[in-house]
Amino acid sequence: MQDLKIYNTLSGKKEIFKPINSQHVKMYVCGPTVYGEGHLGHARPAITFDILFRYLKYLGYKVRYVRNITDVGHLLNDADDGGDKIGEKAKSLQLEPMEVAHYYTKKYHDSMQKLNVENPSIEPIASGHIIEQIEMIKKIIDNGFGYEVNGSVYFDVVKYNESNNYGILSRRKIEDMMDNTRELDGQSDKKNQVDFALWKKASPEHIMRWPSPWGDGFPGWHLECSAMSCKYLGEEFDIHGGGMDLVFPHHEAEIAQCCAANNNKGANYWMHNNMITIGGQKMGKSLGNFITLDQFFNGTHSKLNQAYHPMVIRFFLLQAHYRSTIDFSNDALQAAEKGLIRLFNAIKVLNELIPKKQSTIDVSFFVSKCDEAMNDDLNTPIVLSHLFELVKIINSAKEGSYDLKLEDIDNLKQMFHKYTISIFGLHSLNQENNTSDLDGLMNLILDIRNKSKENKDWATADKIREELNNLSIQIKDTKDGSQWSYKN
RNA sequence: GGUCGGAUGGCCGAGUGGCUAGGCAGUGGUCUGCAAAACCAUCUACACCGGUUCGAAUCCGGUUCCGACCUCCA
Repeated sequence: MQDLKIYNTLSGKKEIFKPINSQHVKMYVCGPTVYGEGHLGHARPAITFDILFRYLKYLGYKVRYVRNITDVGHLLNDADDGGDKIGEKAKSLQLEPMEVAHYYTKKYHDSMQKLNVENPSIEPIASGHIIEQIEMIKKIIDNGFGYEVNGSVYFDVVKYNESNNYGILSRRKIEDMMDNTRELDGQSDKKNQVDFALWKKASPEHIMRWPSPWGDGFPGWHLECSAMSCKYLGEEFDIHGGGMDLVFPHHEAEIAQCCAANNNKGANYWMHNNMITIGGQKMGKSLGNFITLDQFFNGTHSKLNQAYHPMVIRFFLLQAHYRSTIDFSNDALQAAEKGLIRLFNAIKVLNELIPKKQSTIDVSFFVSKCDEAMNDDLNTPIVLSHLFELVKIINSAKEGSYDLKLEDIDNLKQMFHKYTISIFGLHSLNQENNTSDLDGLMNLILDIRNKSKENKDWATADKIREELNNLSIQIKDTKDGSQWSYKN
């Protein structure tokens, strides 16, 4: 077995993955802020790290995967009058903030289930860990890296940087940041503009608030992940993941908080998925290309020509490497849909293949190529390209231009199952369960149609085929007789 | 403005010095009552300008364009 290599943002290089404990992997991924509909930006990290979660388990590790839900309303901007997203939404809908959070958490879970994203081992909620966050702030203050001003607590980045490296992850220099940060209305309590809030005093109209040693307020933007990863994974753990947009300031701040509180940087490997674009543009509400996951699944958005099955979204994401940007368009998704159908058709063909005495192709070559690609920083598009080469071989074997012996067919079955089902978490667009009743029915229909064909009653034969087609059942007339399958 | 990343054929997307990634679409063929599927063949590439090299999509320099972050963000 080759080593798994993953790209570590901390070092800027691919590194051989070695967990702290040789049997167990501890992994934390930043989850959604639940104040709005789930969108593609939520799907990508969820799927990227779902693949990693599944693969690590496949490799035999016990994995504790923690992915948080952020339901604490953080400020919209740095000014003191700011509302927060969840609070604002709650006000506008006249709901309790917790109702808003709960509603969108449920929707997020529904979408994740449709995308066949496995549940993490623990899904901690930020508002349920206020105590842990307060305790962490106390430690940071005790260690001299936090200061209180007017009921708020800030992280002293400049002081921290004297003994640590603020910028270790994002490769920023504190001097540049000091130069670049513009003055914000002069009202700030911060010693330096680069400082960030650990605890924020709640203004009277701020709904989400908790008591603390510094008065009523709410925790800072970056603290929850540090507090919760520390609680469930310990002061040092293996992998921390999230979107690239989180590298700075969120993850940089997390490292600083962990070092300041525990004198330990937290995660050893930092992994970041790249962003998505829609039609070449950044997805954004102002650009009119903000498409929710539900809209993709239902096809209810003016930019979409059709509905896209969650598996198509998942498959499409896997056709690009997680560290590349990926562009969504109708053309690209339709291509992915066809590719996915082709892949699963080949698996069906494989299951029906008649073994030959000898193989005329070296199957093990492809097996090792796939493993190699997967171990090379989860290069899923390369794995898929090898699988598609095998799709051609499998189809050819059916036509007789290649031979496959029993052992190789079994190897292929195992390999396709391993990658498509176990690791990639894909399934066929129409789950063909419980088809035994239908089989009898379909055999009857095909029998009638074949009679028509024998009588050269093409009109009836075509009508049956067409009507079934409308029901998403496809007839294929082959040399060996007529076959049926779900169209998708 | 600062920091970082990217630009590959009709579309998506791998690849990082010489050897066709792959998917979808197109074209021709095989098969078929017709169709679909499948198979075979085939077409369209490496943003631009220089440089290094026997050889550059790949390395170096410059240019243009795009994006991310710097402010909540996946």
